[in-house]
Amino acid sequence: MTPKTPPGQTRERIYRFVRDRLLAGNPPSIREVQEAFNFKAVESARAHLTNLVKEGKLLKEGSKARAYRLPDSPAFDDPPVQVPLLGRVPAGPLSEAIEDIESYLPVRSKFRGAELFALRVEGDSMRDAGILDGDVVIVQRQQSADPGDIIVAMIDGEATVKTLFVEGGRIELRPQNPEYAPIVPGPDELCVLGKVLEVRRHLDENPFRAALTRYGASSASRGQGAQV
Amino acid sequence: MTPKTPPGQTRERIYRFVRDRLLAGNPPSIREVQEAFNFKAVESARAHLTNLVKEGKLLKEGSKARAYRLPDSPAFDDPPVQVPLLGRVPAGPLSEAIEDIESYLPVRSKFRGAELFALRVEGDSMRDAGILDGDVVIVQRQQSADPGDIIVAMIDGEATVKTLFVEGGRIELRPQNPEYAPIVPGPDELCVLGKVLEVRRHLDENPFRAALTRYGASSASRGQGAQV
DNA sequence: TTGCTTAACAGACGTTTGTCTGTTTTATTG
DNA sequence: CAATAAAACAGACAAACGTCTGTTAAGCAA
Repeated sequence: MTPKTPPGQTRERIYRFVRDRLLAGNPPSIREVQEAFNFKAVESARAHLTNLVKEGKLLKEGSKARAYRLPDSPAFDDPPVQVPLLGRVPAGPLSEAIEDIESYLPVRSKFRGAELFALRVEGDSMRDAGILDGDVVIVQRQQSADPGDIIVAMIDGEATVKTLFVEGGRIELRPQNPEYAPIVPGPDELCVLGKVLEVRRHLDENPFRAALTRYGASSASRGQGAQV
Repeated sequence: MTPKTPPGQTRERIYRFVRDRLLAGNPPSIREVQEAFNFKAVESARAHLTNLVKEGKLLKEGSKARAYRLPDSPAFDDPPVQVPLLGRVPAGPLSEAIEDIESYLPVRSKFRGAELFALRVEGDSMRDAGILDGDVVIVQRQQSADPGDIIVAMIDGEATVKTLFVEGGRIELRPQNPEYAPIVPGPDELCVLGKVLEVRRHLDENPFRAALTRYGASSASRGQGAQV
C-alpha cells in the first residue's frame, strides 16, 4: 500500500489539481483524480473530494459526472485582458488599425490598462535575440523608448522590430543578426510605435519550424510516433 | 413527431445553449441538450452536436462525458484559461508539482481543456531554436510525442527541454545549440512530460537580457531616454 | 415521379462515472 | 496498551453517458 502522507497534505494538492482543471474548463472525473495521484482505489480520491466539499473549498452539483466546481473566489474573477493581433501595421493611431484584427491574445492582467497590440514578426533580423520569423510580439504603444529596449518602429512606411541604441546624440536601430546592418534613421525619419514587452512563438501553428532551425527532420523519421 | 424546424435554426440555438453552459464552466451532457430542447431521442441532440463539431463551432475531447468544448474565439466574454507556472519540475504525475505554483499565465482559449503547465527554461541549450535562458514554455502534458516535437523530458531526475528525434529505433534528445551534445537515453531512462506548444519571453522582467545577446549595452547609453 | 438531404425518432449496447460497503495500515492520543 | 481517526485499498453496483443502427417524415431539385 502506498505510504500514508501527512494529514491534509495530499488533500491540498488534490484541491490545486482540481482547481487547475476547472480553470482550464476541463472538470475532472473522480477516476481522473485517482489516476493523477496514483491511487489504487477510486474511493481514495472520492474521499478527498468529499472532504474538500465539506471544507468549503469545492462545490458539487448533484451526482452528475464531472460536477465538482469552484466556489466564488476573489482570486480568479479577474476578467481577461485581450490584446488584438493586428494583421497589418498600425500606422497612425492604434484605432486606425483595429479593423485588421486577426485574433485576440490573452495577456497577464498586470498589463491591464496599458495600450497594447500584438504583431507578427517577419524576417529573422532579430534572430540572435531569440525572435524568429513568424513570432508574435506584444507591444506597448508609446512614442519614446529607452536605449536597449526592443521597439517597433516605422521606417519608410514599414514596421520593423529592432533594438534601440543611443550613443551621444546618434540613434541606431540595431538588428540582432550579423547578416543585417544597423539602421541609422534621419532626424525625422524615426517613428516609434511602441516597446516590445513579450515575445511569443506558437509551435502548434507550425510545429516543425523551430525544429528545422539547425538539423533537418528527415522525412524518414516523421509520422512514426515515438513510443517513449 | 415534433415538427421539423428550418435547417440550421435549431442547430444555432443548440450552439448558443452549449456555449453558455461552457462559459459558465458547466459542460452539458448530450442528454441534457436533449432535454433542454425537448427532443425525444438522444440521437437528435447528438446529431446536432456532431454537426456543430464538423462546422468548427465546437470541439470534442475524446468520448468522455461532457467533453464538448469551445474552439479559440476572440470573444471577450470568454473566461480566461489560466495555466500554472511551476516553480520546479513536475516529476512523476502532474499532481506532484502543482504545489509549487509561481503564478498563472493566460493562454489562448483554443487550449481550453488541455492539460497544460508552464515552465521556465534554464540554460541556452535550445538557443538556435529561439528558446533562451529564462524563457517560459507552455507545455501540454502527454507521455509520447512525435519526432521533431520540442518536448519536456525527465532525464536523471531533471527536466530538460529538447527536440525529439527518432531514427530507426534510436531515440535522441537533441539540443539546438552546437555547444551541447545530443542525449541518447537508455530504454527506460526517458520519461516524456509533455510537448511544448508555445514559447514566451517576458522582456519586462529582465529588459536588457535579450539586447545583450550580441552587443553589450554600454552603461553610458543607459538611463537617458531617447527622445524620438 | 425519383433521388437526395436534413430533421427527428426509437431502441439498444457498452463504457464511464458516481456511489457504496467493508477492510487494512499508520499515526496519534489517553 | 487500547481507542480513535485519517489515509489508502478492494470490489461491486447502478445510474449517467456516449455511441450505434435503423426508421420515418418533410423539403427540394432534377
